[in-house]
Amino acid sequence: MEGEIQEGNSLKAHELSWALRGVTRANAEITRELAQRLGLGVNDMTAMDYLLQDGPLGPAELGNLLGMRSASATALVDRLEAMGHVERRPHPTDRRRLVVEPTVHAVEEVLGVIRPLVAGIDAVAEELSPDEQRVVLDYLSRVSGILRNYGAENPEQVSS
Amino acid sequence: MEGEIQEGNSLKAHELSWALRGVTRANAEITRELAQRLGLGVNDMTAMDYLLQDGPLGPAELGNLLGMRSASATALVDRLEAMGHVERRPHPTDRRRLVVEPTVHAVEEVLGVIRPLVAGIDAVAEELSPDEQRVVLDYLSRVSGILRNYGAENPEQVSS
DNA sequence: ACTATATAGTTAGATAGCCTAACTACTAGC
DNA sequence: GCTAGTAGTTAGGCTATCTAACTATATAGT
Repeated sequence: MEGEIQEGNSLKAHELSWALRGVTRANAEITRELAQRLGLGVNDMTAMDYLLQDGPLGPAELGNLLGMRSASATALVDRLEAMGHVERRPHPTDRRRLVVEPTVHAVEEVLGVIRPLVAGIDAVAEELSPDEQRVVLDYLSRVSGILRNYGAENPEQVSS
Repeated sequence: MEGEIQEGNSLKAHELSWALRGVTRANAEITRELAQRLGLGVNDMTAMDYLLQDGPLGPAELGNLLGMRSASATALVDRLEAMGHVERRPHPTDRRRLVVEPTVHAVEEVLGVIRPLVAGIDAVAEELSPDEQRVVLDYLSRVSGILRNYGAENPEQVSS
């Protein structure tokens, strides 16, 4: 079946996909753990992360990122607001919209917890040579592309 | 602040961490999508994935991987069993335990959906030269290590 | 061998988070 | 100005998780 020449590569390739799996898995675990540590649900934690990393968003926008309905996003923002983690502010131009902004306190608290992680991951990247960085970046971009395209290319396909 | 020599590297390093973030994010999205496509909840979908990739597990073991209590794992296996996706079988040596095994039908159905993704990701890895594979594998392993160590190194730390 | 403790799994009841449906307020296109 | 679409909210229902309590089996201490 497998040619001898390919075998070395294929084994390593599979090993590599397995390692990627390990990363996504560890990421899910650490997200649960951080959420618990901050007294939040996983989605609430992820929402805070999005707000911190991707700038201010509206409730529905946030819910969309998390794959939930706008009603659930309202409830999510309610929870975060009740805990003092975010504030609802009016959108500068569109009077329908709101902007959900993390409070200073929340930024400190959440960043304080995830900073060591981010720093550690950045450090790994910085230890690489520019060429190596290019290789890894290319790999990650391609993988992202595949994951993102799959949803678009195989739409619904409900069954029969 | 940043030295000119560092700057090129650092920018790319940050870009790289960002790309990694993109992968984990896309992974979460695709998991939601695949779960919905198979008529499962996200955790139920993930459980099926674990069962397929990591061999047969007991309910509590499965629940542990998913970060839930054994009672919830019982309910999860109940759901999967009711849908005909898994079967409870007695553990060969320990009479307390069960082994949750995916049914043939479920293996086909789930693998049928995730196979293109796995193939695509494997293909990306296979396009790399052995040296490049080594670089990426090393990167992913280090990142995994950081994520996994964080939970162990910063245990609980409830507050004050 | 006997007892005590720990582990795997289940049940019952409570809670939290998400859903759908319906609604208000606002924007944008014709 | 009317019409259709979008952002956000409320109300009510449902589902997945939780905690607590329990059974059955395994393991460790004496």
